[in-house]
Amino acid sequence: MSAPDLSTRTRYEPSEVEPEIQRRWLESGAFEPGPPTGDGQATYSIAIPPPNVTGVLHMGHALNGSIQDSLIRLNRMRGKRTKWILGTDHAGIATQTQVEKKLAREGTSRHELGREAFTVETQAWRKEYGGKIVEQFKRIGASADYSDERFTMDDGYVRAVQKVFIDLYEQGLIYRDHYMVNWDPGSGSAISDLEVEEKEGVEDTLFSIAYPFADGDGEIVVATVRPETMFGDVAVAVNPDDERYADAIGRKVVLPLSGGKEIPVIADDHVKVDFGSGALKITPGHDPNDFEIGRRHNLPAPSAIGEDGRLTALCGEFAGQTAEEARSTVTDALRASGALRGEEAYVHTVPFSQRSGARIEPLISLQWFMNMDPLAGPAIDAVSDGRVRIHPPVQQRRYLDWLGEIRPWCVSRQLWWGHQLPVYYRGGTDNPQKEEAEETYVGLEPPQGEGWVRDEDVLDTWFSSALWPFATLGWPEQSQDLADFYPTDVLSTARDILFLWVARMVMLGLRFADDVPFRDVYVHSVIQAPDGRRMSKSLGTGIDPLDVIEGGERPPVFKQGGEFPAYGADAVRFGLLAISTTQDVRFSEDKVQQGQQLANKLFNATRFVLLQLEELGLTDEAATAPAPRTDADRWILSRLERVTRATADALDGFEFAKAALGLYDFVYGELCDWYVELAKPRLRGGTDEEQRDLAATLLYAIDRTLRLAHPVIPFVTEELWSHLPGDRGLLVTAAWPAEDDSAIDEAAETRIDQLIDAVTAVRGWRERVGVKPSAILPARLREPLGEEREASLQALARIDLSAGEGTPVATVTTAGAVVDLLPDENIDLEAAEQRLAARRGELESEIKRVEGKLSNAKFVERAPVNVVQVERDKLAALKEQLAAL
RNA sequence: GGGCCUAUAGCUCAGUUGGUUAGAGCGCACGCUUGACAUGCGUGAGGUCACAAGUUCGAGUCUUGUUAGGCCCA
Repeated sequence: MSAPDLSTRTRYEPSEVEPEIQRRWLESGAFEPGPPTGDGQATYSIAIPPPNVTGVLHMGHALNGSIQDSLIRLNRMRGKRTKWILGTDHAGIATQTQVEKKLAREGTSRHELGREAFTVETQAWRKEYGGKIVEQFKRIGASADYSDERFTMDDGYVRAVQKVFIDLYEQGLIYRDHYMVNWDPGSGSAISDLEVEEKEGVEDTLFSIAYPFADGDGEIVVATVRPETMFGDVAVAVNPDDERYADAIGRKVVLPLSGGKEIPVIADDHVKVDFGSGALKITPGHDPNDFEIGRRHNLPAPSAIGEDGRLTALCGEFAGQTAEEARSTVTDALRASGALRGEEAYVHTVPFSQRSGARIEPLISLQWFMNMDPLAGPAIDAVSDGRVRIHPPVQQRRYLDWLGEIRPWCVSRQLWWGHQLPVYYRGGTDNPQKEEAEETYVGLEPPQGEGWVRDEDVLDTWFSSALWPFATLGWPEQSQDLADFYPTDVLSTARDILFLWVARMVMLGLRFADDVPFRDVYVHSVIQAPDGRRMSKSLGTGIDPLDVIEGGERPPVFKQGGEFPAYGADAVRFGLLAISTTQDVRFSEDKVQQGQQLANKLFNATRFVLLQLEELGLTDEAATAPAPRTDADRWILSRLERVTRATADALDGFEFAKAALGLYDFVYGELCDWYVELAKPRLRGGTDEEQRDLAATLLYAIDRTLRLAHPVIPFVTEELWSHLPGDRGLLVTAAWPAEDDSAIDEAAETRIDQLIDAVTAVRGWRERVGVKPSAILPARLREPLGEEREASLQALARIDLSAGEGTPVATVTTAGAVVDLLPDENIDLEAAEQRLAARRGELESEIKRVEGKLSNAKFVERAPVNVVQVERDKLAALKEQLAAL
């Protein structure tokens, strides 16, 4: 066992501890829900957003893993039967692209291998690399159920996907149609609207082309950035209010280079009068807007460019050229014929594929679609009536807005890696993939009879992901897991997949699993690079969480170079949760460092308490029950009770930064700076019994603090827990403290707060007046504070209250105490006098301000009584303090 | 083009329904071999809460406008 010896070590080294702790957790089975206890034990479940099987852990995963794990650990400690469903997504395009790259390096291609061999190759690739991200989740301490890992192409999962497809087809919600799709030439597949990214500021050339009237009288000039699509033109459109073209409407123009093809001039509101010449060529086969206009005017939608990216037979001599080649050959030909009237630089917005990065080619294509309208209503209701709560509220509005204007979803993809459609065709065409067949069969098993051909396409990966919360639990079987863990409690995810994934899970969960897939959706922040840019490998702004945990090289986005210290998983978890507040947050190494320091602080505080126990001979059987004897004891117990509630409330309310920073503030600002310091003098004096009781209370405070901090920083707390006396088992399955109203002691809180104020004020005075820190100053209290607080004040403010007589040289006043400092050689009288004058000034100006407020008749008249009373009390206190000086 | 978000200390950010002298971490300054911890301790400096107008007894907080930055949708 590599556990560090607490008596000699003074620093906490996460790298020495974390792997061993991880091993203990996994061996203990603590992450597994175990069988049902049958006594009505509550359950708690989260389905992880399945990471891409080709992926490696990035900051978003690390943040989301930390968020989910803190919730899972809290609820496990609450005694719930807890399951964090873990697994990966087959990631159709991404995985296929990776494997194709590998094949290309080997000098072959998927087409050379054929579909079957390619699938075998991809499965092998997945086996080799697919487990990586799961191991990385273990490294950050994610307490998921690793014994029951899922994959979106497991046998059972495939059945679930096919059943949903077939049922939706039979219900008429899934259908095949010719429609304009976003063709991604990079992946050779259609993609959905949501996978398209509009890029602003793309530089193109705007060409002006003259289309002569068929009757030979004049011409119309149209502007286009895509002259190569002109063979697919079916009309020229002008705005009906545009007087310049009033005469042209209804006439015909001749399409240049087309051998005299004539097309009509039509009027449509969509055309902008002030864009270009005000006349627009209409190409329904290659532009979404033109497609809509074409539909309105019952125009055909011929394809000038095919799915192979080359010009079709429609284009005469240009047929067979790629779109890019054709752009220059066509413009050359237009120039030669005199039809080209102008070229100008043009900056506009252009769609690109998020998958391959290629420029989208809008094409008319025969694809499978899902009609979302009947599914959207129930999904809107579920959120509107609160069955699903989306946090923060702004994300709820985005969800509702999007569902309110939903469009059909193109679900077929021209890939080989994924869920192949359970669709079969027969008759009527040689190429059922591209043309309607006579017969279509949709079903789990291939149809009987000869001549059936299966559709080659696969489903959009998000189609299978939408079933994640119930397909992972065994659906369509009515499994025990499904009964126990569906609906899941929380879904935590990034906002960019709110539509892509969350909305679709709600729709399909309601339709197929008879309930919402989760009660709460938490949409976490996006982590940006420290300079505010997005984290991206290509920009050099990406930060690998494992580098921060284990001490890798700092990427160039950090001003400071060199390597990260090995901060450890706890520090990274803390740092990520601590910044997880507003919408976009910058990665902060400072906050990670704060987490590291918190771990070290806990290590040393525990070490201190254990060393005290050892000195007192309480190593084997120290009481875990607290034995409060003093206000300080009752104060820390009261504070622990409040912090316990605050931490649980913050985590339950998805306020992770509040939870993390609240723990830090408590451990530093209360437990260590004050309680331990107040305890020290008592450990050196007092009776054996008093010392034992104090040690028990200290131990209790540590015990409880470790429990509270465990969901956020599990490794260091588990490690320290193992050093506490007695047989406590693992902290991961220890109980979260039950609420105890009797621990709240407001009187003790007030008395200790006053003591802290007095100590701080005396220290401040000493520093300002330049008294040596080591000097113990003679002093006197105007009013006694009681034995306990007087002893503490003497020790922590380094004063001696027994010194007796003399005229004070200075007075330190706070709300709860007035301390007269007596003459001493260590006090510089002049400095003391200056400080006194400065303090008088401060009090006087504050009194003036409050008096001004109170002399305002309207304030006294209209403000609530209690607010006025607060001001009056304040004024009285200030006057008292001034008088004491 | 439509919608949303953000602007608070040198930096990164908190600041619940309007009500103490606007906070924290880091950084900075000064000091401390304090019997757990220098990954520590103590003390301090530092803010016209982007700008302008308005509502109110009272505005960082509410309203409107302006400026700057960002995001989403078309």
